Amino acid sequence: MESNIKDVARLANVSISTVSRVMNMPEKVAIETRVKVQEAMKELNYTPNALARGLIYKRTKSLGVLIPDISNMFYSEMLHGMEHAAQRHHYNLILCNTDNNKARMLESLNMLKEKQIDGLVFTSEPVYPDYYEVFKKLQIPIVLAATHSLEFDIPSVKVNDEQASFDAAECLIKHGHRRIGMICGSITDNVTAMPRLQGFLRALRVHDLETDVDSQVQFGGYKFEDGYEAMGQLLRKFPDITAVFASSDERALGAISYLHEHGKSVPEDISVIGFDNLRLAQMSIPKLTTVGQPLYQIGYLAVEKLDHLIQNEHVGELRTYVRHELVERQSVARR
Amino acid sequence: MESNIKDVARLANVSISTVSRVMNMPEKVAIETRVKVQEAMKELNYTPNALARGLIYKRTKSLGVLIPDISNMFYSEMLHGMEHAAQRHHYNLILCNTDNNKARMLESLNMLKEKQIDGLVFTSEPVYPDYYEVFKKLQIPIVLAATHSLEFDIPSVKVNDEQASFDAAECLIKHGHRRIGMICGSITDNVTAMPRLQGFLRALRVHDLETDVDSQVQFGGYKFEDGYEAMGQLLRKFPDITAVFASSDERALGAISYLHEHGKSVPEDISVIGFDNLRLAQMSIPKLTTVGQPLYQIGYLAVEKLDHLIQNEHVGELRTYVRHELVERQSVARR
DNA sequence: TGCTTTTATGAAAACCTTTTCACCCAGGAT
DNA sequence: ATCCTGGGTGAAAAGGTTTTCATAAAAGCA
Repeated sequence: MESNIKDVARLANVSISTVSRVMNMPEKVAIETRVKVQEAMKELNYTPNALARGLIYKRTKSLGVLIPDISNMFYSEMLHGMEHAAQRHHYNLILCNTDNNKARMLESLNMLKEKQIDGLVFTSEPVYPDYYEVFKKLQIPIVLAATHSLEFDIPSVKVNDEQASFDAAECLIKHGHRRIGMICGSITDNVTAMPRLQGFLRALRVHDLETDVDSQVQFGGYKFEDGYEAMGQLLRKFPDITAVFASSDERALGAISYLHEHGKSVPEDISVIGFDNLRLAQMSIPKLTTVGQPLYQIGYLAVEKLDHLIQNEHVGELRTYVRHELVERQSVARR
Repeated sequence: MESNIKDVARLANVSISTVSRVMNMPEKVAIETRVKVQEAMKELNYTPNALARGLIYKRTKSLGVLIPDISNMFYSEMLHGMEHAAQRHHYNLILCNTDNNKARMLESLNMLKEKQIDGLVFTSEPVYPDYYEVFKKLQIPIVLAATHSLEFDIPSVKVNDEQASFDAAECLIKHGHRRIGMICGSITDNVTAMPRLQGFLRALRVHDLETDVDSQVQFGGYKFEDGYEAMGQLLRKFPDITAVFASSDERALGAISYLHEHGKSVPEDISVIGFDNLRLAQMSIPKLTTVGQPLYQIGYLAVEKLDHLIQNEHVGELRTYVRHELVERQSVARR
C-alpha cells in the first residue's frame, strides 16, 4: 500500500530521477512531465521517505531534547519555545525525559545518536566532566538551555542567576525588610543554586545587612513540598523574619502555603518573593511577586543557536545571558 | 570521523555481515571473532545508523505526539506518562505542538509521516471528519488520548467525563448546596465540554434541583483568565449562588481569584470544585477540591495501546475509560 | 546544411544496514 | 574412503532516495 518513488515513476512513465527532480528542482523538468509526475504522486498518495533522504543528506532535521521532568512547568514552558523555534526552522523535536537519572540519560543519548539527530539541547543540570566526555563522543552540536558550563566551552542560553537573585533580594530590602530568609536549592548545584545564594548575600552586604547563612538560608529541593518544609525550618531557625526569597515559584507557593496554615498572612506578616515567573505565579492568592526568567525565549533561542551551529553560521556569543525581569505583584509588602 | 559498519569490518578483518551478526545474533559468531569485532566497535566509537535500519525493518521505533499546547500542565502531565511508556517499550517520541491550528497540524502530520513514525497519539480536540480522512491516508496506527470519537472507530483512552462531572456536582449537592453554577467549556466542543455539562445537569435533576442553563452555566475558554471572567458573569446572572463547578482546575483557580478579589471567601461564602487535579490544585489557597483524571496514566496507557496496535496484538477494548477520582480538599464546605 | 550548445531525461552509484544464499571446512557417521 | 551435517563466514541484493554522469533530442548559429 505504501508507495515509493519507483511506483510514482512507473505510473508517470518516467525514471525515478525525474520524479526526484520534480520534488527537488522542479524548474529543471519539462512542464508536461512535471504535472504528469505530480498527478501520479497525488494518485498514489506518495510521501517521500525521510529515512532514505537522511541517509544521503547526512542530516535528519531532527533535534534531541533532554529534559529532567517534562511535567514541570518550568521545563514545559521552555519546551514550548523550543518547539516553536523548531517549527520555524523545520526541525522535529525528539523528546527524552531523563528523570535526573544518569543511566537513563546515557541511554537516551545513545538512542538519539543512532537516530542521527542533527543537534541536541540539554536543559538544566550542570555539565559534569563525564557528561562532557559523552558529549564529545557524540560529535554533534549541543546547546545548553537554562544551564551553562564555565569549565567547558559549550554554547548556552540562560539568565544571570546571580544578578536576578540580587534584584529579588534588593526588592525586598527596598520594601523596608531587614530580616530576610532564603529558601535555596541544593548546595551541590553550583550552576543555579549557588549563584542565586551569592546574589542574595551580595544584596544583603551591599545594603549593610548582616548575613548568616546557617540560620538564614534553608537548602532543599525545588518542589512545592520542599518549599513548605523549608519555610517551617526557616521560621524555627530565624523567627523574626519579615520576608523570604524563595528561589523558585513552586518553593514560594509552598512557603506561602505553610505560612497560611500557620496563621501568618502574606504579605501582611511576611513577604514572599519567588523566582521563575511561571504561569502559576499569577494564579495564586496573593499573586506572587517574582523575578521572572523568560523560559519560552530561552527555549526558542537555544534552538535557534543550535540551528546556527548546525548550519555552521556564526554562533554569536558562546554564552548568552537573557534578561530577567522583576514582576511585582502582591506577595511583597512595604514594611 | 563518523564510522560505519564497513570501517568496523575493515578494522576487525571480517565482512560487514559478521559485524552485523555481532550486533543482532551474537551467538551465531565464533567467540574470538566476536570480541575482535567488539573491540573494533569500541575503538571506532561505532553506533549503528537507525536510518539505515529503519529502511530495512520498515519500522523506526518512533512515535508522533500531537499536542495543542505543551506548556499547559494538562498536556505536560499526560506527555510525561507517554514518555515513560515510550521508554519502557523502546520508542522515541517526536513532539509536535499544534497550537490548535489546523494547518500546523496537517503540516506536522506530513512531517511525521515522512519520518516514518510507527504510530501516532493524538490528544484532545475532537476528531472532525476531515481529520479522519487525513488519518486514513496516513496508514498508521493511531490512539486518541484524553479524547475519543463515537463516529469513528479509533482506539482511545480517556475518562468518563459525563460521570465525572456528575460526581463533582453531586459532591456539591451532598454538601448541602442547592444553588450551583457551572463554568463550562466551549459549547462547540462535544467531546469534553458537552458531556461535562450533561453530567452536571443530570446530577441536578437526579437530586430534584431545577436547572436553567441560561443563567446557571457560563461557557468559555479553559484558562485561568477565562475562569476569572466567567465567575464574574455567573455572579451577575445568578447572584445567590453558593457553589460553583468549574470544569477545569485552571478555571477553578480563576474563579477563586475573582471571588477573592470581590470579597467573597472560598469556601465559606462560595464553594468551588474543579476538574483535572493538576499539580497546582494542591498548591492553591484554599487547596482545591476537584475531580481528578489520571493524566499520567492516560498518557501511559495510550502509548501502550499504540504499541499493541503496532505489534498487531489484541488491543483490548477499542475505547478505554479510566477511573476518575474525587479529591476532596478545602475549597468545598458544608452549608 | 552542418556544427555546437542547451535542455530533458535516464542509468547507476552512493548512503548504511540486514538478510538470504552460497561457500568452505571440520568432524561424525557409514 | 565417502558422504553428510553444520558451524562460521562472506558476497550481494534490498530498502528509498539523491546525485553524477552520460545520452538523446532540440535549439541556436554560422
